[in-house]
Parts: sequence; C-alpha cells; structure tokens
Amino acid sequence: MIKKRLKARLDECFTKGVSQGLWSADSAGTYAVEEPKQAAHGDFATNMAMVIGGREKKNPREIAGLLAGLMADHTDLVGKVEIAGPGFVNFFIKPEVWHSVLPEVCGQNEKYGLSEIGAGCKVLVEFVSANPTGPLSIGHGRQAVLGDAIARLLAATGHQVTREYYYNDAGRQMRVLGESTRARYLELLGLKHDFPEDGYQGEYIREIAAKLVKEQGDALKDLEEITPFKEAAEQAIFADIDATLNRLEIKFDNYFNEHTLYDAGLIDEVVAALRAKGLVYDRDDAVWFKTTEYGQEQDRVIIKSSGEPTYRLPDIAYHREKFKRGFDWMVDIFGADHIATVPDVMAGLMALGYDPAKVTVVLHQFVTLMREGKQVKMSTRKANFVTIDELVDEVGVDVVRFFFLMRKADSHLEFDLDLATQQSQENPVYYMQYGHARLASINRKAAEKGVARGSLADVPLHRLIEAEELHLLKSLAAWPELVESAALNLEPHGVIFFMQDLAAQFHSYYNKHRIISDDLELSRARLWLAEGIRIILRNGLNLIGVNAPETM
RNA sequence: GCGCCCGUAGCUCAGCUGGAUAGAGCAACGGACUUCUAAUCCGUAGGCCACAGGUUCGAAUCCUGUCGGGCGCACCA
Repeated sequence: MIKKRLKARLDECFTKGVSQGLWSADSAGTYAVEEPKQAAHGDFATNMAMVIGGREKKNPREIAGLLAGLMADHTDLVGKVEIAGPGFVNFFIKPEVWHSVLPEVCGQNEKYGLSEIGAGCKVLVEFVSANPTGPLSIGHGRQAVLGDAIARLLAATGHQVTREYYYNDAGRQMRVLGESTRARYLELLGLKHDFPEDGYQGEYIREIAAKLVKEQGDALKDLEEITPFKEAAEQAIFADIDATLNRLEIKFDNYFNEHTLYDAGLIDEVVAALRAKGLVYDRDDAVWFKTTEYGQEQDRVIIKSSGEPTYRLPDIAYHREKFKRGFDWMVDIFGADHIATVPDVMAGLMALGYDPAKVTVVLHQFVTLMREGKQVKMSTRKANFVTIDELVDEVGVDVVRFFFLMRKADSHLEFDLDLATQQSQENPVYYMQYGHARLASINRKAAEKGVARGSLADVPLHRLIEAEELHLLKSLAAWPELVESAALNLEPHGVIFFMQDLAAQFHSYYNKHRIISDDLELSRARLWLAEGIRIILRNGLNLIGVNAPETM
C-alpha cells in the first residue's frame, strides 16, 4: 500500500521529468519499485535512472540525481533519498508513514487485503473433475486444495468466481465400474461371477455391493443390464467424494456433466464448425482434427472409427461452452499427466475463433508421500492405494491444506507424514497458528490486567520506534499487494511464505520486547500493532482455508 | 526421438516479469523459561544457484546447448 503510493509519486516525477526535457517518455512503464534486500539500501528503491540511462545512453547516476531532485517535493512520504551503486535511487520512508498503516489495517479488519482489481471479471475455475470411479487420491487432493485456494484468492481480489467440477459418468471407465460392482455383488451372494480383467479392485466396491445385497437381496442376480450396478456405484462414490471435499471445506458452484454436451448436440456442432473451416477430415473410418495446422507434430483423432468421440472433442466443446457462458477468464487446474490434452483444446478453441489466452492452465506436479524417510508406494488399483480421506484421518484438515499449498504447483510435492503428524516445533502449520494463538492470548492478558487498547485515534503510535516494529508495519503494509500478486499469478504458496515470514518476525519481536509493560502509552501502541499482526495472520489463514485458533 | 516441468545449503524448498553481500524451515552444534503461551527465541556452521557458452552496466533469474530427475507423446481420460 505504501509501495503503491510511492510508485504513484515516482510516476509523477517521471512525467515531470519528461515535460522538463530531462528524459523522453520512452521509458514509461519500464522501471520498477522494489524492496532492497539490504536495510541499508532503504525501504524501497527504483531502477528508473538505470533504465533511462540504458535506453538513452546517458549516465545513470546523473539521471538519478535529477530524479532525486524531483522527489524533493514528496517529503511527506519520503524522509531521505539516496543515490547508490550503478544508479539506484533509494528511498527511506518516514516512520509516521509506517505508523499510518495501522489505522487502515485495524479499521478494515476482515476486509484488509481484499481488493477490487478483478471487479467485473467473470472467472471460471475448473478443478478436481475426477470421474466417479473411486475415492479421491492424494493427487486429486492436491488439486482440490490448490483449486480451492486459487478460487479464494480470486474472489478476494474482486473476481466473480464460479467453481466447477467437470465429470463424465458414461463411457468405458464407468462400464468397467458397473461390471466390477456386479461381480462383487454376485460374489457376495456366492454365485458364479467373472471379475473384469481391468476392474476396480478397491475395497470400496465390495462395500457398495454389500449395500446392494442388503437393500435388494438377490433381486439383481439375473440382470443382464449393468446400469443399476453402475448407478449404485456412481451414487455411492460421488457421495463419498462429496463428503471428502466437505471435510476439506471445498464447495463447488456447479457440476458439469459431459453428457449434457451430447444431449444438446454441442459435440456435433463443434465437428460441423471445424469441418466447415476445412480443419477436419475422415481417414480409416475415423474423424481427424488437423492439429498440425496449430504447430503439432501430427493430426489427432476426434471421433474413433467406432463412432465414439475421443476425450479431445468433448473437452473442446466444453471449453467452447465456457466461452459462450460469458467467462472472461478460464482457469483449469490439471495434474501433470494431462499436459498432452492442453495443446489440443487450445488448438480447438483457436480454430473456433476463441482467444486461447483467456484460458490459463495450472499444471501441478505429483505428490510423493514419505514415511520414515521412505516413499510410500501408491498404486491406483491395488491394495496400497492411499486416499485423501485416509490422509485427512491421519493428519487433519489444516495440515493437509497447508502442506498441499506450501509448494508452487510446478514443484513436485514431497509430503512428509512424519513431519505432518508432529504436533510440535518442526511442523510449519503450527508455527503460524501458534503465532495467532499467542496474539489472542496477549489480548486476553491485557484485558485481565485492565490494560485497554483504547481508541486508535488516541494511541501514541509514534512510540513504535524499534526497528522490529517498523519492519512489522512495513510487512502489514505489503499484505494487499501480496494478495493481489498471489491471485493474479495463481500462486497460493506466496501467501504461505509471506505469513511464515510475518509469524517469524512476530515471534522474534515477542521474545525481544514486552508488549504489556508499566508504560501504559507504549503498551497501548504495541497492543494495536499486535492486533494488526493478528488481523493479517487470521485473514491469511482464512484465505488458504486453515483455522486461526484462539488457543493452542 | 519429440514436448512440458524440475535441478539453489546434508534434506525439503523460496527467490526466477534481470538489480546491490543468494534466503527460510528441518537436520547438526551451543545458548535463553520466577515476567504477555518455550508449539517460541538467540547464536554457530553449512553455497562454483547442475554444467558450458551467450545477451548487458548487471544473470540464480533471459537465450542456446549438454547432463541428470519427473510426466506425457492412443482410434484411454
């Protein structure tokens, strides 16, 4: 928030410099305000002089001098300006400016950090999208939490967010599911049965079959039709998935069934549209899409010789629907194993005249579960399959959410079960939660001792002069910008790193300085600072869907 | 063979829209609880940012190549 204010002043100076003929307008928008790593280099710095110098073949340090002169008009914000190194201009913000962030933070409270940069932007976040063939896996879990956090971030920045789950309850997978269920059903009745070659072997199928036996007895034993089995399985599995998502506090606004695309004739429409553009042809009884026109190595089949579409066609049709439904931005969260589908969908959209730049695909890499230093093997169809539900049973919702969000999506995620189950110092989740609990405890203590924070207007915030205090205030001021950048870049892990740093600063400060002391005025100022920190920790934890406990 | 992702401290990872002396947690070692929650803090140690070139005032960050790891490359999804 202070950074933005400084940037605005800098832009003013830049324009003034242009009108005074000090430099040309060419460098507009190319310079940046950044936070130097070294405290000695000021609160903020700009590379403007070096950028201009480079472009206009002028001495950067001279430009820096001119800029520093122009900044002399802004002493209300900047206390000291220094020219350093190759032409950096360093700014030292006045302490009272840092003090002024506290009323904003505390005044806005729950709303501090929210913004409207996404106002008017309708965005669709598609995630999980697992077909109902079994419980959610660890990989689905990462995707669910990631998608949910991204949706929360986008909503926090004013976007109009729709969360959607896309699934298909037809097709081969589901047929095998039905057959697997029937086989277990017959098995339970002690009848002859053939378990499908590639059937689903999980225990959950037996449970579904057992329920069928309980409810219907042997009434289904002579049925040729697998539909009742399939439907029973689908219903039970979806209920299960839903329950798991609920535990993780994840809700969807809409479930989009692939089937509706067929029913509405939209699949045929897409084929016809592509064919009309000459981008589709028939060969070997199949229908091919000329993806080579869009830079791919080979054309792809969109309708098999059997007459069934491949996954590409409905995927394209589905994304076309997203556009037609009026979304300005479409975010797809996919596992890394779905990389191959992305170029096909993009090509399809381009062919249909839509702008693929409006679709952002977030690919997340795989999760490796570690226990006692060794990798836990996860085979989808076999016995040692680990579900997200089991993981939640073992470590709890907060830890699962936090661990899944700790890494950027691009990184392989190593989930250390030993670390996650530690209810102690090593576990990073508790570090932040403990910070919040500690702050809440300070408030209780203050009340107990009869030390009221008082009205913010009357509190002598200028008493906050310790380096740690100013640094904390600076972090509080940076929160809204952090949320914005995490949202626009679809990177929830940024929130976690920020909060970890804030919690660390607070813990350190707490150990070094007393908040409640005999100095009543100072105590009040510090209590307000503490409240500001607590507000951000709580808002941040809410943003990633982790509890902010009052006590621990 | 082709495409995408990754390679940073012993381990797990930030930093990557180029900026000044590369960071955190864990593990190791040494300290701090009569005072607001020690699930905390302070200190020590730990680095050819995989490698080699290139771009420029300046590269962990951008480009090219090499090596290593993961994931894909169906008329499966």
